[in-house]
Amino acid sequence: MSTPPTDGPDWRPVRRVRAHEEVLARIEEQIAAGRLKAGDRLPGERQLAESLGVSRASVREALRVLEAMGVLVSTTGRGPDAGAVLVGRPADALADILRLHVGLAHFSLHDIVETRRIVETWAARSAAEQAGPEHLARLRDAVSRMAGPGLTPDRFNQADADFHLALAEASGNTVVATLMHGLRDAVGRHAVEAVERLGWPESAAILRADHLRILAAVEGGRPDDAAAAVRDHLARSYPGH
Amino acid sequence: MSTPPTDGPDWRPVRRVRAHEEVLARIEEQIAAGRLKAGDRLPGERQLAESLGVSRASVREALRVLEAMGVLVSTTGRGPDAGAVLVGRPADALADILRLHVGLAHFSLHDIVETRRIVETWAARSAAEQAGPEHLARLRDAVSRMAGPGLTPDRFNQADADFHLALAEASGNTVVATLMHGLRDAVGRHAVEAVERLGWPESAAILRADHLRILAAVEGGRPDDAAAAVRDHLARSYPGH
DNA sequence: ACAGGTGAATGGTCAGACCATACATTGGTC
DNA sequence: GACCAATGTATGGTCTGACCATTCACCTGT
Repeated sequence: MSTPPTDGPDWRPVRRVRAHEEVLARIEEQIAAGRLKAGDRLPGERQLAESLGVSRASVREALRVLEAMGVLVSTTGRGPDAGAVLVGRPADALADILRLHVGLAHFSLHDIVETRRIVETWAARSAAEQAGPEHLARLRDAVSRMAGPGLTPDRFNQADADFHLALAEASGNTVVATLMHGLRDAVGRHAVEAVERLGWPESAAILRADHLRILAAVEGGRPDDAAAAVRDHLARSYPGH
Repeated sequence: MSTPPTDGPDWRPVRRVRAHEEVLARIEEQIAAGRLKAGDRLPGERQLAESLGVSRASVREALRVLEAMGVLVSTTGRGPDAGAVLVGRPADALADILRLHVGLAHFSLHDIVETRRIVETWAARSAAEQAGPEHLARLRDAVSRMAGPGLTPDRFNQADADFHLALAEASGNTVVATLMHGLRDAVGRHAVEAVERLGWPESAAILRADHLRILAAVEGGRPDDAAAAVRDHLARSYPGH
């Protein structure tokens, strides 16, 4: 942490630290030290500002950052549940980052889809090895909602999202599940395009068959088949990627 | 987008939209429409506030969020380069999210390491198939810096980070490279622990041999060997995970 | 042509006020 | 005593206006 010894003066430019960054650092300290955990409430904005010696505006900027990262949620009003409460909801934050950088052309759709293939084939493999009954039930439910009367492209897309999310969670790895969620959300609108490209409602039957194949492999405990089924499904959903 | 027809009144609770969220939405609109891209400057905070009909404080909260997501950087002063400029730097943002949620115990170290193994074995495989001369040079340079006089645990750790980042970038997938970067940063301090656990300076020789093996497989264009070498290396670096 | 001074535009910060929300408290009514 | 309405209060949400620090553009005098 200290400046290394040198021959002469070492005029490193003073790294300007803004007030809200200090606030962020203090809060992260508390989290890293275990003094703040999910479910805990932060002091009120006014009290926090006074305690840290900064203005309420600076505190609020820090809280907005934490909120954007899925670390806290703020609610108005009074009572034990009001105020800023720490949570663990990184999925939306991840999706936001991916989506924004796709928009800025820093991430290509190709790379997003490829990453999803890497992560999701592993998830399918892991799910086939260890999925529990409740995960299998969720997968079956999602597939069942991909057919029947009253099916619309929107409902189909929702069922598809639920299926892939359930598959990721069945892998038993929270980080993988969160990444999967974010990766799919970031290209969410393209999933609708895939359905339209294949034609409605024929596409529903085709894609549902894909999901049935994945489900069967997971239920049967066949990791290689599950991985292959996911790979084929993604290739069909995003041709050219 | 419109409310679906129902039998009676559908009193959906009004989703309160805060001012800074509106600002975020407007800016993302411009990005998604291609009217804003990396390198472009945003209007000044005061002008933006007036244009959108909100206060400067609300604009600033939105800008802090975008900054936390690696989408823009703000600089003071005057001139063409001053103000808020759009960039594409998602790596730090990703690392921040992962680190914070590890601290909140929502992500386990085990899952982080496992995810890194999934992504990095793929990266090694891909790098072995298509790494260019400049990527190979970076890998060789990083390995060379893992030996020699004046080597400290800190310098070794830096060379290790450079090696893994170069490997990820050699895979040709920007999303994978960014994820790798974030995953490694999130568990950065644990990398130092690994070196200390194995004992210094013996650990440097052991881990350098791992990197040499990865490098040789990549240079030789042997994807399976490269993947296996990475898997073994991570198993040695994070035993028990 | 050059050097220096000055102004202006930018973000960074703060103080104070007011509003909206939702619970806590109080007091009255049955 | 139990219930319910009115009031109080702590919370976040927003705005206004001011001032500072930094950096460059411009002007001015040599």
